[in-house]
Amino acid sequence: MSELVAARRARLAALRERGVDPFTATRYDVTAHAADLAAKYADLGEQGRAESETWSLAGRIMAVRGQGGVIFFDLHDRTGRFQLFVRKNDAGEDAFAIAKQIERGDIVGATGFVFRTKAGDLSLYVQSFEVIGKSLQPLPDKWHGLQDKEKRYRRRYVDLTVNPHVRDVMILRSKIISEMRRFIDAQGFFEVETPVLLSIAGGASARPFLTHSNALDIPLKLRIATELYLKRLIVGGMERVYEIGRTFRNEGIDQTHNPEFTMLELYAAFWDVEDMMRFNEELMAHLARTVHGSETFLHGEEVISFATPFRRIGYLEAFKEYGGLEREQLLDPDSALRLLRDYGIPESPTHAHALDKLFERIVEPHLLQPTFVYGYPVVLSPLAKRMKDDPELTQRYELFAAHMELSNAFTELNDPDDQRKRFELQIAERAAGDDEIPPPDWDFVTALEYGMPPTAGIGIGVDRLVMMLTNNASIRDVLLFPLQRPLPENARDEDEEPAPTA
RNA sequence: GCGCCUGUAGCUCAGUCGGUAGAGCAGCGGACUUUUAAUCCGUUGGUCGUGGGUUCGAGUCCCACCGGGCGCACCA
Repeated sequence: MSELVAARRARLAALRERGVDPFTATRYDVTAHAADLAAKYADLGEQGRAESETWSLAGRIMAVRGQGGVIFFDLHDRTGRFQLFVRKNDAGEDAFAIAKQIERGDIVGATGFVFRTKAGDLSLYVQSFEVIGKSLQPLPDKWHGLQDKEKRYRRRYVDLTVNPHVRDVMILRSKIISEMRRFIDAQGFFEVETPVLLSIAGGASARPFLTHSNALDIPLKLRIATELYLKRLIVGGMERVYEIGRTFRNEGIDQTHNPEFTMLELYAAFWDVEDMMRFNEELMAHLARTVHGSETFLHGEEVISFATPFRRIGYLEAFKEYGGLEREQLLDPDSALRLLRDYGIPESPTHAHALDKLFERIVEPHLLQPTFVYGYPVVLSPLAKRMKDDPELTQRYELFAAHMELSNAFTELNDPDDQRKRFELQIAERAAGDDEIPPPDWDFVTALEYGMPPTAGIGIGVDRLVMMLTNNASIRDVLLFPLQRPLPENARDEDEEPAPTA
């Protein structure tokens, strides 16, 4: 045990000797928070004392400044910081001796009245206090906080304690998601939950995580999208459904990818992709206003404007504008594969893959302000309805901003025969080496055979949207617990080595 | 998976040419009855990520491995 932990345990023992056990405390009757008191007494005059009203605060002690017969504490609660003032002459010998044992990190509840100190700081003149939790681990530096990224992610509880900015981002995330729900619910959507454990993980192209059911003795996969199940609900007549849920893709980890991430998928019967565009831009503008009070905000060095309407550009038109490429060069598979060589991009196993790579290289760098790119080729869009006047393209768009894909939406394919054909085409692509393409979900085709109304659907990467709105460059900084490789002492699989029981 | 960077006290960081490990904060002891990065005096604390190698001698040089970050590849 480290010396610092030993010192803290000694303080715990000292408290217990004085009849105070921080770990037996259960509840504390909190009547005020730091920010509330700061606002309420903002006008309190120089050295003023509001003795007629008493308040109870609780939180973690983040700084201790002892000065002989008085002690100042910085108490942090979820709203911010408030200073506590304890004076020996008022508290009495016994209570003051207990107060002297309180150290940085301890959890304290305090009751008293608000006054302004000589230095002008609002403080709580403590009339009584309780030590209701004890920190046995030393906290990081009070000035520099915790900088080490690895420790910040592995011990997020410490990061949250000492780096207030992290908590602010996570609170904003929470706010963004609840606003999202409010906005959607107001339009009559039902929030639903579809399975995470599946035999066929479809609805997107990605390698799934594999697991196993003991009860059924079958292999299972974690979902890579919620799409096919939400559309089954549209078939079932629910008309407007959405799910905000965790999705799992067994692929690379980098600044915009975590193996588990949160996606909003939403489906509306009787809408088409145009309706969805309007819904999408209104939602984005609403969230920007909620977070920033404005539709314009800073992302990195760039000013982004979520003011509606967003720019719209055709998929083929974008290639023409930014790369001078013609329709035939892209839609002909052999020609698209040749283009890869022209741009020095590694070979692709499929036409679809090649188009994605080309788009990423030629068009994406130009998409700073929010832009709907619509009319994706059907080879890229196995679940989208074709355009009426141009069956090689689909009624599908993706929304980009700050060079990131923020959403993907289309008028849903509801022709079961066409869907079957596209699945069959995917079988061929899978065989050709694109192992991210899932095997077909034939029951989904059966569902379409029962009849699905014309429907539009959308998927929004919630983490990326939060990154955008909170000006974070890394997905890890908007996730509370981003995936980290376990440390060696935790890496052992419990199933392999059952711990001996006493 | 590949490349670059990185790992030194609880935290934030120094550590020169290879010569036997340092600061600030935290901690500990003391002073101080309005401080707020409190101050002042004194002081403890280190398998230098792990394992090898080179060397009279390695935090420092070399190799391998383990974390982490960034870039590339893959993907949303």
